[in-house]
Amino acid sequence: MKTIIPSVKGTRDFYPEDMAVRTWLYQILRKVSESFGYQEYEGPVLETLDLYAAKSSEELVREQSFSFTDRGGDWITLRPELTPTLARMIAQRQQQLTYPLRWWSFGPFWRYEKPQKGRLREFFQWNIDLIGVDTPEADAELIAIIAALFREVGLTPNEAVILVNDRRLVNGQLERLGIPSEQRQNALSWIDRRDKMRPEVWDANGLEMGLTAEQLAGTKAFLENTDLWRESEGLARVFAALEAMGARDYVRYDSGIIRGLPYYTGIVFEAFDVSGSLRRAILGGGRYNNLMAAVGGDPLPAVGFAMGDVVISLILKELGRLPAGRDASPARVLVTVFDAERLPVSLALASELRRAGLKAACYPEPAKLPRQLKYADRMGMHVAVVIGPDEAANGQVTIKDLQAGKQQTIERENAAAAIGAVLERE
RNA sequence: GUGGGUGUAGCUCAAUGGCAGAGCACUUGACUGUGGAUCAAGCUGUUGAGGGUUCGACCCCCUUCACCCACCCCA
Repeated sequence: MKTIIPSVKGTRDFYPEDMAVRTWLYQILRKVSESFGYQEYEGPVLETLDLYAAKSSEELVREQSFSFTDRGGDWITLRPELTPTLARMIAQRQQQLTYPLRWWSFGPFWRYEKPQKGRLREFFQWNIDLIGVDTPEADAELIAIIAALFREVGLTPNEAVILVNDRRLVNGQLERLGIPSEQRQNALSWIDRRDKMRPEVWDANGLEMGLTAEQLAGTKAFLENTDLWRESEGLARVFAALEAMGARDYVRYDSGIIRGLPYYTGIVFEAFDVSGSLRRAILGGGRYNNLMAAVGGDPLPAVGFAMGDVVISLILKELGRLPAGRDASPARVLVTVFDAERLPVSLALASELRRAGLKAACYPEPAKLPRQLKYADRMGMHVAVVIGPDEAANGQVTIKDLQAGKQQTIERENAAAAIGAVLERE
């Protein structure tokens, strides 16, 4: 067996059928983003480690970044997320931009994780952000975009759900229980982990953290109060706006949604698939009003989210919602080559068809006709053209409809029109 | 970083410690100017790698590598 040098762990080779999925997803993301008026942008994939040091979660930078020193001795990182780059780009032109900013992007990111289902080391991510407004209606717009995406890929409210919470609401409750502010960040991540732990272990951790039994009971009480969102004017307005935008059916209040990144300041949300064979967030985001100032700009409110390509693709694949025929040739027409003598005739005809606007491939060498037809069939082409001695002698070509299995011999100058008519019928 | 699972033909997978197999795919032919369907024949192996136990190892033991799954974290 030949030894093939393996790919880098956690990366994917995009064969044509895989690339077709990525491109399909990209086109849907573009359609959804643009339908809400968002502009596409992109940043470098290489950034200084400094950009992430203060703003991202410590673990993300220390444990999960691909970092190296360049030849000049500077620390460089393959970007693990886009938001710090976005913040810098805006800070650099803060006075020149027209607000509110609506920006989106889709590109590759790297995190040094142990690969597993839904999590790779190289992945593509959709980022979309609304910057310069601090209103619940702006928060709702991002959630409505998620709902629009789900509709576009065919995920119903029974299949996908968007869980929403607000850190201000949680912090207010913790404060009400007398939990000091220096303990609240730990408390947030403790609450974030609740659904992953056994109840008694979670209780014990809370007490270890320094909570009193009353504070623990109080925390459990407000977490289990499904109507708590009514005490938050922001969440109430978010839900009202979603109702108005026709996106409310995808959205639920969930007191346990906190999110790991420390820069979130208000609303936070995550989307999951309900069928639940994969218990991983499809996407996550929230409001981060302090980040712009943290990278050296003036304070500027922002809300946004990121969605990786891996989980959504897995879910759509399991549901059979990915596009069909992804390994097909883009060409609809194959011009066959009868023999070496007639190869130039076939090359010329294929060129004519292309100039007439058809996607046409010419078989690249003389071969047995069955082989060439089989190739056209396997590649998902719809029409095969044959020019043999008989046709050539009469200035004709034979065009075969591979779907119907019928063929006709016609004047050569009518070939493009006749092929167009065959393709039109399908 | 921790724990579990799996590595056998191009692919998906079989094989009580006793001759390494099947399906699919591929090649050829039935069909010398016509694909898909059918039939026939044929091709395909360092059983991940290295060592050990044994008369004999795909199978048992040790080491190692790769991949998958879970934890951690997160898109």
